[in-house]
Amino acid sequence: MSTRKTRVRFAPSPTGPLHIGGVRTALYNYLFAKKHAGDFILRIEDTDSQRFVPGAEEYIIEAFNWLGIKFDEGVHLGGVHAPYRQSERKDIYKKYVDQLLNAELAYIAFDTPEQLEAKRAETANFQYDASTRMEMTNSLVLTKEETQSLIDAGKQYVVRIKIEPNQEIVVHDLIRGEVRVNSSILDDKVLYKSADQLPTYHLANIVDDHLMEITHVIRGEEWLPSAPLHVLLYRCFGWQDTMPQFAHLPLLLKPEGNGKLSKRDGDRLGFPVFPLQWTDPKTGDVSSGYRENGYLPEAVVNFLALLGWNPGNDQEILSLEELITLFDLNRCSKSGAKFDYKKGEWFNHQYIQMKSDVELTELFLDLLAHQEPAPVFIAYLGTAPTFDNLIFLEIAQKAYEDSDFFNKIVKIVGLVKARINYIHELWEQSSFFFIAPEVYDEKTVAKRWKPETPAQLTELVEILSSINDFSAHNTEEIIKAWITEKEYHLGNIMNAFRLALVGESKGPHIFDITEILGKEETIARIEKAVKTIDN
RNA sequence: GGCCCAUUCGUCUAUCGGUUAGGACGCCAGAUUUUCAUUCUGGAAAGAGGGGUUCGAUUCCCCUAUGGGCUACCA
Repeated sequence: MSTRKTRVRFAPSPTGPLHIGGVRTALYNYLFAKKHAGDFILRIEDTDSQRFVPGAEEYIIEAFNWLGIKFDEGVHLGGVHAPYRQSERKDIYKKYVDQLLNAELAYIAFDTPEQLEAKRAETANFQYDASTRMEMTNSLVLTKEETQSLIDAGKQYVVRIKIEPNQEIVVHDLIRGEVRVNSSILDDKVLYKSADQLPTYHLANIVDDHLMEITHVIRGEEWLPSAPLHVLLYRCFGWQDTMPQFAHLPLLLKPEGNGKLSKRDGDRLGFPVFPLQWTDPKTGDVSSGYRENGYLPEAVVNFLALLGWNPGNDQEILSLEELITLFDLNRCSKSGAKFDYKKGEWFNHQYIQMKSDVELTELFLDLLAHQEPAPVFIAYLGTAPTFDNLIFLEIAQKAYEDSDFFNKIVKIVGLVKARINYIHELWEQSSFFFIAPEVYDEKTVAKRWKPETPAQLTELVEILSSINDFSAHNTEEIIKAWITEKEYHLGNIMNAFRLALVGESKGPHIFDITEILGKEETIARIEKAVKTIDN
């Protein structure tokens, strides 16, 4: 057993976009697998035909692609244990269901959902188990012939596990230690439904994990209550020797209030709960994603890794490679973690600062090109676009290929990146480079626009006109010398100057701005401000 | 209701019987700065409660409280 190659799996069901909690579970599986030089498998658990959502599987694959989490086998990659989609493994499950039936470890039950519902309504705490199954309609109370004739007549049935009461079941959990339960509290769970000829999660899960030689099952805490059932199932099949080890991860909780982080929370609280943006195929509702919201995948991974695990020291910025070498299930916490998106923001800021200006520029243009109203076109064309999206993309391509334009953006990105948390904020911080201010921040005007300001700025224009080398360094030297000579108030001049160029009291070093703007534009903006601002 | 899991600053967490209970986010203050940020420095801020065990408990055990999860022919 100890010689087996480590193999773990992430097994989402395609019922919608991948939740950020699911991403964390997958990440931990991935880190664990790579740490132990093992395999990481993507299996799709689509045994609930009712809840299947088209596009969900593709979404999941794209999300991991973006995050840089790679699988070794799976629906999209194939592998020796294919197929990896449970709906395509019907025959396999049927065989094992029959095995259980023949061994009398399971039985056929004909009770309809309606009948069960009625039973639950009339009996408090009703449970289909050893104490009640003889009162129900199943192959345990019916004769073999009666059972067969019902099946032959086309009556729908389910196969239930026959749980032996009063047995102690011990689940060895790598994070929580030993969890003991008495089998009497378990119910005879449905393993298989004749209606769609598919197994339920429990059966499919055990069969697949066994067949796919999974060594460790790392999943969310919501599965802890059914872990004893799973242990029992391994026993029923006689697979206890190769039963995977379990590790139940604490849940991700809402940032405020109580409860599990849910799909609803994200956009309500102002942060995404999905890696990628998702449009519901039925309702058309759009849920935001980390990627579209300007997050870097490395930041998301790092942030998520630390929600429920820590390396044992004070290091917080960890690359995927570092996470792999440091990861250890023993260092996972046992209690749920509230989702603190403010910290996620900080991580993103850190990772943005680590990116090169060129890399950021590429991400920036990419993001802007896909945004409405596509600020990149305003930036490139100097005017708001009136075309449709198709033409937008063409122009985006041109913008990329125009090296002068591209290099200008690189320079600007370098100047403003320190003050952003998200990629899209690059535009908010730099739009004034492309669009001259139309209005001037009132507070700054009140504070910095003195009676003598217009005259001083007019004088400034004269000096600027005479400068040939408009580089930041040279311009700064000349302007500062002028201010010193005239004994003007440095703060007032500079802030009024900034107001004229930016429109408000923000932005990079002022002479870096003038260098990029160029002489002509700089002067034009000062003249415009002098004309417009009247205090 | 039943069963299971958990409980250290507001949040994420360190501590594996003896610490001034450490770090990070956020917050506050200060420094740097011609602005906004960044950056740097400092500060406030925690062992749910009650019993044990022990020379000594945040740490081990029990009870209570609180929080969370599960309780489907969903995963």
